[in-house]
Amino acid sequence: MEYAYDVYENRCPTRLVLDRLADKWALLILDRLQEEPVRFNQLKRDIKGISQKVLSQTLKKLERDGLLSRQVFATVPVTVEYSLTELGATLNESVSALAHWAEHNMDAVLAAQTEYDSREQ
Amino acid sequence: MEYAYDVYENRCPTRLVLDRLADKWALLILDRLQEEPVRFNQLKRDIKGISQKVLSQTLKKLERDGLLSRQVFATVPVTVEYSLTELGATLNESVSALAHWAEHNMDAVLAAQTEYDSREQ
DNA sequence: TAACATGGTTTCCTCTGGGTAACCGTGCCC
DNA sequence: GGGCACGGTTACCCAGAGGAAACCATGTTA
Repeated sequence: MEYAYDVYENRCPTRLVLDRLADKWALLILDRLQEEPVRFNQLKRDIKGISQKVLSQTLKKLERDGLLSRQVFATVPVTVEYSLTELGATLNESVSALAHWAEHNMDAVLAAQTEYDSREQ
Repeated sequence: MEYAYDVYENRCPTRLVLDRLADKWALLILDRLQEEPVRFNQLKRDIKGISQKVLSQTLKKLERDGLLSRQVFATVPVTVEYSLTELGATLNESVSALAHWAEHNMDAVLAAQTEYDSREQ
């Protein structure tokens, strides 16, 4: 089957989507939401090192792209829950694999780096 | 099984690897190399819009991490071929899925964006 | 002799991504 | 009244990513 879009093309709109997905913070957010809906400050605590501003921006963009949804509960203080949409869930396996690949292969990567650095001092 | 690394931790070395992988150009390069080894200028032609500098930098980093290897042939002019290592090939499925996801779901994304923008003018 | 191809490196410059930190509104408790 | 928690937004500022373009060596062809 042929698609109308080609991510290898410079001005293809899929490039914009790839740019959004190919982002450390976006991947970690999508990965974290796989298990369950998570609130803003919980995400901020779990994804260590992300700033409030970037978390907020990234969530907004992912929501706009239809990958996750935002639900507000009228508690006090207000509760906001983020969860994957069906569309977002189609990325689950790939996101997990990519996000956690380094955890499983860190030693091989470190060995490769050491070898590379020793080759060309 | 427990791993020594946790990508959710701020200073975990896996964060550096994730940062390398979570990059539009790196994903497109890794995707393109799945079929066959490819030469520098061929990559530059295929991945439309990438600059020579960024292609060169990204290839070097991916080689250093052990994801791809660089082979020089003493032709005239010199031929340089890039190919996936075994380590790099372990990412094949996830890289393809992520890189081409937008091609299969672009219409849903566009619809979500339109709906989002109409909600909060 | 000049142009072309490969596979880069280097310089320059711009622009924006992202960090820090302050601020906001609401409503609870003390 | 003051402080806190939640879920943000906004202003400010700076480093660094990345584009453009020039330069490099080699050797072949025209």
